[in-house]
Amino acid sequence: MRDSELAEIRKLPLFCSMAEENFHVLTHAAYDQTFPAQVQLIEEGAVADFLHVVVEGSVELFADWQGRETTMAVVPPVSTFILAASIMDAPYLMSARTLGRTRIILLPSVNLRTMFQTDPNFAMATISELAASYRSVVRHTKNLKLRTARERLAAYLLTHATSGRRGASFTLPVEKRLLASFLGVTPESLSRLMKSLQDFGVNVDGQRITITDPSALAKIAILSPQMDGPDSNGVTTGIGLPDVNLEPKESPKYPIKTIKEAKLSLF
Amino acid sequence: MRDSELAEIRKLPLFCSMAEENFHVLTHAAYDQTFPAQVQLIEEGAVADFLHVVVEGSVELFADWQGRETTMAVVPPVSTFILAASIMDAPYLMSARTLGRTRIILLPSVNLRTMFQTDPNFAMATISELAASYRSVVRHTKNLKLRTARERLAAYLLTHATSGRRGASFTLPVEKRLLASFLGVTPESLSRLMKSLQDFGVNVDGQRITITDPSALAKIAILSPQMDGPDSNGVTTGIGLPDVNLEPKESPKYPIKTIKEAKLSLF
DNA sequence: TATCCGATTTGACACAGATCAATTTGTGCG
DNA sequence: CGCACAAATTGATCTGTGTCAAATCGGATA
Repeated sequence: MRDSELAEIRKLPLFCSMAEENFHVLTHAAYDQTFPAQVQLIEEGAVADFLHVVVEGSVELFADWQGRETTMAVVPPVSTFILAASIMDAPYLMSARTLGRTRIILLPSVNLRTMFQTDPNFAMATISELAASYRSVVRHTKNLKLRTARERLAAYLLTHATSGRRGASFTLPVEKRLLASFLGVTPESLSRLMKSLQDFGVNVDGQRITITDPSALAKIAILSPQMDGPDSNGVTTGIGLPDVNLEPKESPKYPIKTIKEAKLSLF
Repeated sequence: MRDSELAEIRKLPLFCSMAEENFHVLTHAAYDQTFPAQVQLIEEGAVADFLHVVVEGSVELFADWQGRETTMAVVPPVSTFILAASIMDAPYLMSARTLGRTRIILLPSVNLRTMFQTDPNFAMATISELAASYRSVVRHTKNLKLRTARERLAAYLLTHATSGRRGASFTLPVEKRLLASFLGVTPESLSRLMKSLQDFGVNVDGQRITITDPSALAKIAILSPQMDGPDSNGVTTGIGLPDVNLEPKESPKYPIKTIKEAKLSLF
């Protein structure tokens, strides 16, 4: 394993506060593997022998039942996934597959569990991570139960458009079919919903989304800190999709109201 | 606070492994309050100053947005709720109200957080509790995304009918409107769904449910350990409803196939 | 550059569940 | 014992979203 990667992992909230020596113990027993695209890393139901860390590429967490399948999250680098299963030495609740060429560090679960006893800081970091993950899923569940599909899409676009500091144009971090599945709709529906939001200040050009009128969108997707986050602390490991790529166009095609203005009225 | 209650709380997975002295520290600063029915204990968005423990009665956790409301869980005695928010000193993501006369113990969050540093066993118990809670919500989310309303109801009935040791008759642990909301449907829909399951070996008489043909029901709601649990460990604090009251009738009105037989083919 | 294959879009249609309104049932309380 | 009110049911109707099928679009490869 390269030092540069170790350094990246070390910076994660889960590991940054633990003793250097303990970090070495943990990573010494680790495996480093690179996979091509569309490789299934984890089969739901299998026992969680490893905590996974994505260092390059990204991983889709999904679940299936009776031939149906749904995307639960997309994990970007550098972050961990399936922490809860590793800790409990329990079967995975979700399957995982690579999206594109992906590099994964595997930390044996058994080392993890002994480390709680050894390093109080690590235990504390784990608690924070799990609490944040839990809250993230609760938010997602509220989203699914309280909002219609269109409202979920509007909320998604609005939160991500405003997650960066300025600029109303960004590219979706994942394919639309994944976004659709994450939001709990079919790709066909997502396509139609996108179109229906054009009347509310959303311009779609392939993967590129431009929010021309955030305040119009905010009327559909009234954001709430309890549903749309973020949590004060910066843990990102919960259920969700990677942050969008904020790339304000040099010369915007469409009239753009300031995001700042819209942001003020969001919550 | 009465000793008998303290003893009950002490038995909870979260507290049973910590040092006696530390448990005293934690509970010494605690408040003990009794509320009538339908009192809102927690307003979503408020800061989580206390960890709550239900010792008598029960509490509904719910969320609302734009005039819509949904039941997230019903917490039976004796168990804790909103652990994650307390730990993170973050705003509650869910509101809470009493169902019937309810007695609550309030443990100051700040004591909780210092206790992690002091008592490694308590830190470890917290980790387990959070991991289990996380997995519980993930299951619920899968349930919502992968199953239709009818399948969710069938799965619910089947899981709870078989959670006890034998007997296919039980009373619902909560009002039907709460069950409906938890399952993500309107009360009207739940009523119709119940009726539609009569053709599949479900008999409804008010709060009393009798499963006359588990195998027929199992064809609709194919259970999966990754969605319907339970987790190997016995933590129950996650998102869900209280266990049903299993009360086999003395002389069953309806022909009942053995549950044992059905159980074998469930997973 | 031409080709191929999956992602996306579009259209027609079906259906699960919601909504609204009206009873009926059940239940706690005076 | 019976009133009062909420829970539950039933019916009629509406609508959001899924399904199926058929184009397009777009990006990777030869």
